[in-house]
Amino acid sequence: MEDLPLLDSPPRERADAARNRALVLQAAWRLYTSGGVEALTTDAVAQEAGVGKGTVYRRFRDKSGLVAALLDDREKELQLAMISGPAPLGPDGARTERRLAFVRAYLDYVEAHLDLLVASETAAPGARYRLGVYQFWKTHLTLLFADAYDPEFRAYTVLALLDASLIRHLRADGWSWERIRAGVEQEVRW
Amino acid sequence: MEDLPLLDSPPRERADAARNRALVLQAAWRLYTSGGVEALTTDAVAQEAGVGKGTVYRRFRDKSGLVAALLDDREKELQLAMISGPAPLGPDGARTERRLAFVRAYLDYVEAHLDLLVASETAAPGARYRLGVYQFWKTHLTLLFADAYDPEFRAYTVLALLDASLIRHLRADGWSWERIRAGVEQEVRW
DNA sequence: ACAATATGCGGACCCCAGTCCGCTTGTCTA
DNA sequence: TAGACAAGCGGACTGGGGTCCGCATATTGT
Repeated sequence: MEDLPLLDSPPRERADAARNRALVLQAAWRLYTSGGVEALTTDAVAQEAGVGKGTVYRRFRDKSGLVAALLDDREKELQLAMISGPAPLGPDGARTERRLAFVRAYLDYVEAHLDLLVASETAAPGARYRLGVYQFWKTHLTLLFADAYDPEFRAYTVLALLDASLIRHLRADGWSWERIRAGVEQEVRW
Repeated sequence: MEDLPLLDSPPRERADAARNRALVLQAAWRLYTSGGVEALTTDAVAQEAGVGKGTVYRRFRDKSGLVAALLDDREKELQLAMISGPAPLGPDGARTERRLAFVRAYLDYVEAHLDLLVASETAAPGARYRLGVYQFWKTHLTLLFADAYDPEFRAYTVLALLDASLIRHLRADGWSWERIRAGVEQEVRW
């Protein structure tokens, strides 16, 4: 008989590994705040952190993973608010209200971190869909569209509108945040 | 007084330039049919065409331009059908019908050329929106949504759903073309 | 025919993401 | 405390997109 743990938690990270993860994140953040996304090359991050490039990749898999990690804290707040926060975002609200609250909150988040989001979504082709957080939003939107014809497809529709590249394009094209917001809300209403 | 032509047509392409454009396109097509998108590196294309790499870039601006040029003929057919073809796609149809006909036709097109479309849309960040053809579809969809609250935004919504990367992700996730089709049609109905 | 000039050409070069692999070091067990 | 071994480490290396610039040639006016 095999010896399968029912839930095998991933083996704890070694101490040096954890230290390096922190070093890399701090270095990346420093580079980003001083030079913008332009400055966020993997070589530069590794050098600034004083570690080898391989270490960066071992800890964060690829560049989108690294950038996503930079955004993680902020994103966690939003996720938490949705799972267990107060209405209208949290689980006590009505579905339509929760959908509206979600897109508003998410657009605020996009507004605050547009360039990092673009970087994390376009680092590799299809990177966006691989991000764990994408699954999270998809699942929750699917639930909030439970009444629709194909709830999962509706979830994808909304996420497609919240794509950072698209929004950056609209912004560059002169669209106001208000107009974008109104459009997305429309999609989610009813 | 300046000597301004009212509409300055772009100066005609030099003979050698035109020849090279054709050589490059043929070479690219050959590589693609024999080795798939994998084989479409700009170095390989240049070598196969017997021209320098600079020439490829001069003629097609960047890789997404080159790939878009490969798709151009097929895309032109669709465009033509929309501008001057018979109903339901052509200008004589009712708007809702035309929208439905458009998304059906476009999805057929995507189905036939998914990998090339992904390549052309993801070659550079934001490449998709820069493609001339994107403007074309956006303009026409905007007209077909003339009754909506923000027609242009609706156009963007539909195009976001027709994004090749998204569709490839759905396909890889096990979605049938039927299901995708139904979802997009729903978005366009009414 | 012949300059004069703009357009085009080639390919060496740069940058950056991501891989590979021989060496090091933390951790676990006895 | 020591030995065994997985995990981690660094940085040279690869592959591909895109740029640059000195040289070549098609085109146009005389």
